[in-house]
Amino acid sequence: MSAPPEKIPQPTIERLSAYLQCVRLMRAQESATASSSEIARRTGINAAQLRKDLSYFGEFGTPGLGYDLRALEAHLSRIMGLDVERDVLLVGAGNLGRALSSYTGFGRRGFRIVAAFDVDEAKVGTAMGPVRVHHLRELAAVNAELGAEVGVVAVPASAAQVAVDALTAVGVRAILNFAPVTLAARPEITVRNVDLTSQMEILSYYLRST
Amino acid sequence: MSAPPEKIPQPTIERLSAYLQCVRLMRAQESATASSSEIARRTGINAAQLRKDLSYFGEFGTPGLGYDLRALEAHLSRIMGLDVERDVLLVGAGNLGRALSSYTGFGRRGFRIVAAFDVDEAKVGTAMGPVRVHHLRELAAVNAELGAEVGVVAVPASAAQVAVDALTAVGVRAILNFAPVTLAARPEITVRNVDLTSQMEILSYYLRST
DNA sequence: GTATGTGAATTTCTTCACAGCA
DNA sequence: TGCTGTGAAGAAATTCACATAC
Repeated sequence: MSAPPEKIPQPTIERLSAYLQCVRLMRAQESATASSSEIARRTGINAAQLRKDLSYFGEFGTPGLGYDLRALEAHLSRIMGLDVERDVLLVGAGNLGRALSSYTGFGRRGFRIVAAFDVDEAKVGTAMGPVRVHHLRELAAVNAELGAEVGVVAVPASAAQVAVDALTAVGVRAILNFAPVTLAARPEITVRNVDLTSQMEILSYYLRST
Repeated sequence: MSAPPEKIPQPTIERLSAYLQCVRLMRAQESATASSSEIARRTGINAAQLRKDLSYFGEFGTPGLGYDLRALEAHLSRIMGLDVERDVLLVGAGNLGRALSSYTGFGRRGFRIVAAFDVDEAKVGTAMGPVRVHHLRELAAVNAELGAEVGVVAVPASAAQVAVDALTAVGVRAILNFAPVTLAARPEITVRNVDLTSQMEILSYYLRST
């Protein structure tokens, strides 16, 4: 019931997050219920796709009526593992790291940045959002206490692999990487890349021929 | 020769950027040549996939030898439209906007932030990275001069649709959106979403069952 | 021998279309 | 009637495997 019964397509997982966002918004707008086609319209995802995606995890709708948004939000949250608070280690105290540490969106979804690290002695000891910056060499000691399993890498490309190795060595199992490099990690580690340059290049492709 | 001859799978476009990144790195490490399997190893993408992706655009390799990295970089750059400098309009002068405006990665790939906008009067007139912050209502006037076609949206979710509408109204054709909402835009507008919360939620899914 | 480029096979994902339920 | 859940069909993407070229 908590582990998915069959194999879930990876694109499905990525869409679940979009559905959840939509459901939260509709709830905030005082809707109690919605059909798959209403959610489809708002997310830009096909209605049959939505129903199939949900069907991998259970039957959450009522034929003739649609989905109860409160229940659907709860189901999606549980499916995504968002019913647990997650502690997050942030590596990199540059501009991006600072922006991330004061980004309230994470906290609102149960991700709490509990410590920050950098190798630049000038940054060590300074405050960053709600946390203090440690030297990266203290990572093991700090996380021995915290036991965080999520890491964010916001360092230059040349330092990213070191950061990943350090994080995985202290038990981190999921990493959000902002550095523009392909990282090596053991297969049981989940790494997601948020590469701004790459995104811009993809936009550029679609502007071609002008 | 510049327009793709047949229909290119969207995943191919996204991978081209990864190949390009890898090629640049190998070139910086003094390699002159590489086989598809070497690039595959480094990017984590299957070698046959790489060859097929490239084959949509031409024949860039030499059987028995591999790819000349200098030539491959040039081809990939041209394919992605990176042989042209692109002016970028940034909407949102909060923490993230500030981090983006001082991010050097964009400039190095030919994306130049040429103006920034916000609706907060307290921010208007301040400096942000290399540019000054204008009020969003000046967008049309400013871009009449600049003619930028790329926009970055770094505003709260509630303001993002307004920002997108304003950008598209002044001729922007490609948008990088950091706000956690699904945006409506005409189909000829390319929108790419970089939703940090969503990325975290997806990581969370893979941490489930622990 | 080595490595490319590619048609064919395979796998994966999406969409259709409808039976069944409220 | 209206809408879900889903097997079947269809489309898309990936991988194989090999003829071809250096």
